[in-house]
Amino acid sequence: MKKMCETKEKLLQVGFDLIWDNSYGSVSVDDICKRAGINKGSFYHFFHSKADLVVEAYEEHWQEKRPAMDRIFSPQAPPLQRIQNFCRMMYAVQKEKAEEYGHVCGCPYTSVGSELATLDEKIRTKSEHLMNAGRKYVESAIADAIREGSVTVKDPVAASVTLQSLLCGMLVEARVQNDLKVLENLEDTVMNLLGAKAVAA
Amino acid sequence: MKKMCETKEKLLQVGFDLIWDNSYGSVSVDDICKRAGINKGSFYHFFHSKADLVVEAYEEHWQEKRPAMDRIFSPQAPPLQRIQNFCRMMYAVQKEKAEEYGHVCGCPYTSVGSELATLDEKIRTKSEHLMNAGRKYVESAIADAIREGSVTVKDPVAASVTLQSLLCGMLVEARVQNDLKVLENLEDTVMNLLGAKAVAA
DNA sequence: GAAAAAGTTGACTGGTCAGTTTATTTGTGC
DNA sequence: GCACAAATAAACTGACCAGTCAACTTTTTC
Repeated sequence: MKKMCETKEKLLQVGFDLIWDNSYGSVSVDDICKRAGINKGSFYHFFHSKADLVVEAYEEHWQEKRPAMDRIFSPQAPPLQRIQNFCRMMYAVQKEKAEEYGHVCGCPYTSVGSELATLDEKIRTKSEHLMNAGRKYVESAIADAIREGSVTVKDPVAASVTLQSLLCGMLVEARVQNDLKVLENLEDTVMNLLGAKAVAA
Repeated sequence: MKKMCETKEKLLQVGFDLIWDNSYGSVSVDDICKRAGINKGSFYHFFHSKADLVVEAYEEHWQEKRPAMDRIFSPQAPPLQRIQNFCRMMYAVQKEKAEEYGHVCGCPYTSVGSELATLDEKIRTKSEHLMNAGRKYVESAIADAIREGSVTVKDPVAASVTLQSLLCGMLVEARVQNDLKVLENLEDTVMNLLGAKAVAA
């Protein structure tokens, strides 16, 4: 017998990846179980439903990502550099996934969030919260940038909301066009939006 | 017997609306036929597949929208006013749909494009083209705005691409948050992005 | 007005879907 | 080493899926 919860972990990870690469509707519970090498009975031992797996998988994915976010957005670094590094990380993640799966995958929360926004309230809410959780980092970096005067933008909340929408939109466009080029001048676009005065390379 | 092609029109319209409100994966051919009051055999008389219906429905939807776009983006109007009216139209459409369906629906091309980008190349390509077709209007208005000096932005192509991503992202966010408030200061956000100097109300 | 074309019908297929069930195996606490 | 709960297995259910088919009706064409 496998170590306890190893099965659950596997299901969460396989489910997340499969749905990110494809879509919620096109990935069946059987697909997930098959790829994970686990029986369907076990799936329903750990999760009440397919939707529940997704909610848990998203929470898990975010928790795993948080340390990297904390590092990038550490107040130790100059605020614009935090944002710059965040952009670079985003691009690197997309590039890696695109090479792994053969498509540009975009933002996992956004894709499934948009697909199920009108169909599953639990998933909609989860997407909404996770998207907002990411925005907080950006908001704080912008606030610091405003205080040090390295940015012409005035309101950190408004600016982070707009930035969030822009990033989200660029990721969707990259997925639909299946082209990483869309994301190539992510940094410049973002710095432009903020009215950034100068960034160290 | 109904007038020729009335059946096809109905299927296109019902299919478009149902999928816009829900998702491609969650709407079955049976659902579409049932709602349209048409037999499944007729569906497959007019369309090779469910995916083909979507491609045709999108093209049709776009063709129907073009006259309104041509009017809004008529070179008759000052360039920034064109963009302003475009923003207002977008908001009005979202509001109307939200009241009709009880959810914020977002951009139909984007939602399905993102859902099927990695699964159906015909739909992916169609979404990509329609999204770009809309961008052309904005690009031309920005170019005019630059020439008359009412905007600080320099490159009309780059600016319209960014604007497109921003709008697309805001629509996705509005859908995921199921809240029209996200779109309430659409105009200001857009004008800010362009560095607009002044707009007549 | 007949023949051909276009449109319509509803039953049908074979496969897949999310989720269930029952029995068995394994780890844990004592 | 035993009792009990957690985990696993695999067959199963009934609904639903996209798509097919052959018979039928209406419209168009000549």
